Amino acid sequence: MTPFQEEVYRIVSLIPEGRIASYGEVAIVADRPWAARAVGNALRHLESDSGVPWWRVVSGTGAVSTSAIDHTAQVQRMLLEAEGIDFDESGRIDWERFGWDGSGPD
DNA sequence: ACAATGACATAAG
DNA sequence: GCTTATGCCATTG
Repeated sequence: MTPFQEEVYRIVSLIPEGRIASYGEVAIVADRPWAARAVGNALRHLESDSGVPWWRVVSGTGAVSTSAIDHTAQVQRMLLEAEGIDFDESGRIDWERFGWDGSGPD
């Protein structure tokens, strides 16, 4: 397990329910403003039972990209809808409504 | 250490 | 608004 993964897991784990954060946001909080790809790479190693709400992490456009093996974008969308996230006709999320402030769960 | 890859982001057409 | 091209970071061979 790499330190960066632990960092990403920690940040993603503190995303409140019913909210979403972009890879860029997570990267910024991880002290790597332009490491969005690295963030996704870290999450790529994640598993379904990793205890990390990876599904609350989406692209900057609000569209999911998940290409993992154990789960797909379809599953992620289902999970987000279960959290209360609403998708538009374009299959994207209202960043202004569900966008994570970067603050804690509370 | 170098080259290639990957759940991205931003700029240009 | 969508597609193509370039840049960035971390991990792996």
